[in-house]
Amino acid sequence: MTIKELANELNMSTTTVSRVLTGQEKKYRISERTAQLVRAKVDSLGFKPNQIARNLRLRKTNTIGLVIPDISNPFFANLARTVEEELRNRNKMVLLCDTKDETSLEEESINLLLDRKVDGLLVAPVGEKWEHLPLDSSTPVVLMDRYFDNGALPYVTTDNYHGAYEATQFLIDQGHKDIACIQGRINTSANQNRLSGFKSALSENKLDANQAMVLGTDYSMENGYGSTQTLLNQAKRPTAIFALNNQIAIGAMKALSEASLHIPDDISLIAFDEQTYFELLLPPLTAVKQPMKEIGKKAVELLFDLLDNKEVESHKLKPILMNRSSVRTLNTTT
Amino acid sequence: MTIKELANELNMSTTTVSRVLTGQEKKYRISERTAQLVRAKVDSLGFKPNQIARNLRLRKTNTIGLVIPDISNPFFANLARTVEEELRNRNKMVLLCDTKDETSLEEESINLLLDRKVDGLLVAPVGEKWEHLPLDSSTPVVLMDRYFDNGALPYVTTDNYHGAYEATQFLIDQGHKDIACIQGRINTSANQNRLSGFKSALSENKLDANQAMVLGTDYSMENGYGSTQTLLNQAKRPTAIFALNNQIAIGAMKALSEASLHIPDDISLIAFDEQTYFELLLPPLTAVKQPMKEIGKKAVELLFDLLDNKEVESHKLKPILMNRSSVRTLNTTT
DNA sequence: TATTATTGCACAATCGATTGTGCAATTTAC
DNA sequence: GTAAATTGCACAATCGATTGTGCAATAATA
Repeated sequence: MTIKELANELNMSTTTVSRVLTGQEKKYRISERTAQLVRAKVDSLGFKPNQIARNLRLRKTNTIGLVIPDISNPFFANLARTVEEELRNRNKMVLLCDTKDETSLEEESINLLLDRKVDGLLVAPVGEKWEHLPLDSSTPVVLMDRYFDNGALPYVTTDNYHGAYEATQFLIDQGHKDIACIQGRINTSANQNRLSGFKSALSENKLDANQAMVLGTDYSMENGYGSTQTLLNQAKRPTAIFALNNQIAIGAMKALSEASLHIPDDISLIAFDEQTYFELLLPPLTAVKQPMKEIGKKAVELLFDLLDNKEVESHKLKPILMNRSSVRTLNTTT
Repeated sequence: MTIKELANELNMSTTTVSRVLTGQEKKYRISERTAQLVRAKVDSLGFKPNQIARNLRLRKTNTIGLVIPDISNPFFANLARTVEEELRNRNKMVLLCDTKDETSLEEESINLLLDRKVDGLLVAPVGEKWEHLPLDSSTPVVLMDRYFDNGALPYVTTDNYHGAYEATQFLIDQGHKDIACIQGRINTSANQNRLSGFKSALSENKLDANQAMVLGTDYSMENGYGSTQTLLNQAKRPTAIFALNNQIAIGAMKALSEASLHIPDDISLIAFDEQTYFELLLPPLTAVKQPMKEIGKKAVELLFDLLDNKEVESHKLKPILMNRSSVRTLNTTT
């Protein structure tokens, strides 16, 4: 059923039908009687205009591309959920791309989305390259979680520096001096900021940040697992481990558990990026909670501002340290 | 840049350009020299055909609608990941809809997706209604996780009956007789099948299935939490709880933990729908593991069979019981 | 050389909507 | 009663691709 067939049934022109359907009957002086006839027919026949045709004509798809490194990571799954909900409320749909944290897949995804003429992009980038992103504002982009320091693209992220700083300061306050850090993907803004928060806290407490044990390569459970094993094999074991995301933390726990080490008695653990079930772990895990919902909401808000040609500012949202039972207080008999 | 402009630059017709671009130069006898000229120009100008226009003309969008009750539930997040990957490999993109387990939102989502002329639908339905799904095979549909018994729509799901049966039998083998079951959304196939597996196992062991404690209303952590509290307030407490999904299990753990009850010493817990971190919980949780990847892969496979007008069969894939430490062996001094 | 077959490409319709403009018919003004 | 204003709607172009068909120019055949 097309608008043309509908118009034929009504003995009217497609113009008239279209104008009623798009609510422009007033503007184009369609009589109320005619409008009612159209609406009645539309209802009785259950007519729905072809969105593809509209998209072509209107040069607008009401579709937003959502690009995410790993939808199975609960942080991004929650982000996706908020974003989907916010966009739905604004009559947009979501084309989802999972990049597996691979720059090449991200590049491919962005290109596919642009070919499909999405109205805008919400990207949690891998973080290594930005040249493939539309910088000319032909298609608005808002970055989430990770960003680029070139100032070209607006972003919404957790204040990773302060989150990591606070977590580290907390460890130090509990008497820890030998703190290892298992990082995620190096060269991503989130990781760098967390790392630099970690190091700043050390330095400001007269601990040598350059000597600090930092290892790890990506945001995976495997990395947390392997890096922890490496740490345990070292001559001098740290008294605490700071895991820079939820999956690393889980991997670390697994390695510690397999080595029959108890948290926090034998070693303390603190995580960036908290999850609901953390409080149910053995032991309940102390973690830095990111404001996931707020990130999603704000990112959508910024994207719509861009679509309205407004100026936007990037945001770093404050995280909260959820203090539970995975950090031991050491006797500071120094 | 449109195909027309490109054709003008080349002093050719759009026809010729289009035929080269779609690889039909042989079929329509475009000379190799011309084809090369076109390809060179396409490369130098970075021309990309407008997908919307193609979609309209070809009556095909290369887009699949993915409808899911809750993307923040790791079960569905993993499913979504597999589906996205499989579809990407087949040159399809994913329009994602999260229905929050609400039939009305599901209905709305399906309609929106159909309006957008998706080539097919992969739906993990809420499970209460199916009238809003395209049953006439105008748009192929494959259901995941939950299904309808009307035989109209193919599905891929875990063999929920047997999974629940095995889990229950395991509890009984460990000496449990008073087993409570916290269910998810009533009237969904997954829930009903799990419940009936539970009851069958009871009956076949001469335990009264009708007397069995069954409570709960949806697949949420809150339900697990609340239902467990209800159970604990009863005169006769069960010796074991069977939680019918991962979130219910987590909620149950939380309630037990708050009541200072130890698993499995004070009460045993077993879950349907295992997650990676379950082995790290206090205690490591015994659970029925669903073959998530296989479900996603098979569902995509079936959808493509349908798109190729092939006959398809529904599948119930076997789950595995992951035996860990949350079930106590009781002294069966009967 | 005349005739037929093949090669190489372009015309114009089509997919299904939206919209600037034009033109009767009706109403209002004088 | 006539001119001007308003009302009500339709024509045809457009968005950017794809494709059945037709028609020269060239090559092959007799």
